[in-house]
Amino acid sequence: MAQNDDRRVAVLRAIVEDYVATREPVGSRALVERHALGVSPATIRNDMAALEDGGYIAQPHTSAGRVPTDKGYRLFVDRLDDIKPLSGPERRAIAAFLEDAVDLDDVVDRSVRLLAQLTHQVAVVQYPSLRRSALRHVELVAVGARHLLVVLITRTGRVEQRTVELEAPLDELVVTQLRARLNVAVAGRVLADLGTVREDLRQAFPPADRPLVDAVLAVVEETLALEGEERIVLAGTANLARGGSPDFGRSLGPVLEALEEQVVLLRLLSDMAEDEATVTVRIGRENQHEGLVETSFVTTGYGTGDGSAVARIGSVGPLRMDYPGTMAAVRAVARYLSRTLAG
Amino acid sequence: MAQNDDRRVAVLRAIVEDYVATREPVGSRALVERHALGVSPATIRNDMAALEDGGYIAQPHTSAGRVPTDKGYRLFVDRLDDIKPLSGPERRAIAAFLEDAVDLDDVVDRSVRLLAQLTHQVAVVQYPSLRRSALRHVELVAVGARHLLVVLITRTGRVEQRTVELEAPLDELVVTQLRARLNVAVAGRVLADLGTVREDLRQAFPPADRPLVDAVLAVVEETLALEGEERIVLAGTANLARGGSPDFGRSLGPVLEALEEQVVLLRLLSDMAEDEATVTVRIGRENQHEGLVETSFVTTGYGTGDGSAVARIGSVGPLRMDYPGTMAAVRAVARYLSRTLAG
DNA sequence: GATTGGCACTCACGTACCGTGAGTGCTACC
DNA sequence: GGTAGCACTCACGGTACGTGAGTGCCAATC
Repeated sequence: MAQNDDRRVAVLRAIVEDYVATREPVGSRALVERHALGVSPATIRNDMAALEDGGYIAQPHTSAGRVPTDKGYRLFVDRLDDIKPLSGPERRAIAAFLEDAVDLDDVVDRSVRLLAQLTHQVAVVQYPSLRRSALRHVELVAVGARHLLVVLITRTGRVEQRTVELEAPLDELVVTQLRARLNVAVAGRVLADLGTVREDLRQAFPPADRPLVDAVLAVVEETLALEGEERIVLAGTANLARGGSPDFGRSLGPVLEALEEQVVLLRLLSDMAEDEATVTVRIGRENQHEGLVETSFVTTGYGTGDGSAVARIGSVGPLRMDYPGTMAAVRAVARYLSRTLAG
Repeated sequence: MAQNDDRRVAVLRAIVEDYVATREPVGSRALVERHALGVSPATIRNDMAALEDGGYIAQPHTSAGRVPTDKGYRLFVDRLDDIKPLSGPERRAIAAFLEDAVDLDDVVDRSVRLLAQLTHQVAVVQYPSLRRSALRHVELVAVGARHLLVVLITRTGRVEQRTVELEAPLDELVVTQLRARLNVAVAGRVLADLGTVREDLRQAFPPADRPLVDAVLAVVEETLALEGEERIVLAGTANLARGGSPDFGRSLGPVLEALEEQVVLLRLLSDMAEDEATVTVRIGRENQHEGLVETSFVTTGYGTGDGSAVARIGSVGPLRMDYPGTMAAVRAVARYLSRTLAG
């Protein structure tokens, strides 16, 4: 029975591979011809019947071959023992392409295009989360007498700015002091740590200046915490409709809609593993979203190399995607992205 | 004959309207039934034959009704005498929605979503061009001993940052001086004006410090001038595939590809009028791009209210789009966007 | 000269109707 | 458990045909 099971998994794998390659339901005969399974079509048919009973494959109609189900793809992915690395030239191309980036926007933009091109699917890159990034610098700029521009710059190179309206006119000296103290206190810290320095910072100023200090601190924390400040960029949506591919017949609309809703993507991304190394795969209904039941989502985290992810990167494609290849590409781009940000 | 021509234009208009509404070739009988043209189908048929000779309409096949050609849509658009304004509630909704934005990214994001929703098409918004925006502030931040972070902030709220690597170690005092002088010299100016202040600024520093001054000025000018720094955001691509609409049969791929190529969009946008008020329409082949021959592009400029556009905003849809409605929506969003940025 | 009613003609579209063949499930046999 | 044989199913592609919307043209009319 165990040997039997092994072969059945092999049959499932063969079915997935052929279906991914040909986009056509695969029959028992074609299977033995294209794979060295060592048994006859009739035997394969029995295995297929068993796989169908188990819900791993299905027939589009009675007299057709079999097609993997969500559950079948799931087993296929779970049984992949290792992700084969990309080839040397590919890796070098990735590294070279990312190295030329001039700033964070450019890094993210290049990464997402690169991943879209490598996978021939839709690529998704989440900007380094503000709340999880360490601050590099806080800049205060007086704009007129009663407005203060607060600019946050993170270690990952993200820049965010906000204007504070003040009740009292600005004293340039206090601003200078506050800027200096704030940077000493805040540099290298992430949002979660800010609470601990807050009181110290307040106490360092005379009571008269505290409203300003409070206002600035409030805006900093608010900006870092703001859910809406999570940003996501996409590339390769054209790949969904590529070459007249009928992967998504008329159902392309819902997919695009889902992808455009950053909220949806964010929820999906945040559902996945938090660490930097694991490549997570969500197949069909596992995405918990109506528009994405005919897609799979392959993601992994990236960061600055210290193990905890600062954001995520991923690829969305049809259920019948090249899982091993996509997983390898996603992992590779994430690694080089991490490296670029850390460097 | 002149009267004849008038009616023919009326017939063309009726054909465009019906075809836009029904997506089906329109015949002579349906035309007289749905529009008060005051003549019989046979007369209409004569007019249609004339319009077809003129290249304004065409028949998909012999026994079908007529469909407008690019040239037909062009005449239709050219004969629109005025753009009807949006309704009061619509305008208030736009204003209210844009007012809540917290920063430039948010303003742009809201504008593009809004326009996509109003037109049920793809919306395109170009970020305020760096080179055409006046600078509000330049910030210099020492990062380690030999790196200087240069942050540019424009009047329109755009923030751009770049790191300069220096040959000599930084002198904090020189940085402070440079920051102060730079801001005095540069505030309120656009790229084109920078050349005029450059020498003055250099001369104000002792020769020893000039390499630093030069490096900073170079990076500022380079950043402002960089073609690649033009940014464009899209929304509503899902609308292209909406409701199983067969507007773009299998040709949706090329359209998405074209829209993803920022270079293509930039060229298109820059081809159009420079002023802030005019609404420009590009129909089909007028877009000069293979992927967009089945689309029309309606754009206008926006700015900070002084008449010269700082960037453009537009909507892309099928040839059979609601031109008057789209033009009104584009113009309205552009106006409120300008107002928001100026305020 | 423009407009109209009449009329023959065209042709996409939908429906119905096979023939074909890939693929299956089942059963008997090794 | 694996295999060979066989009857059965059914999507798919091709052909044939009736239907009707729409046209172009012509002669009659205003």
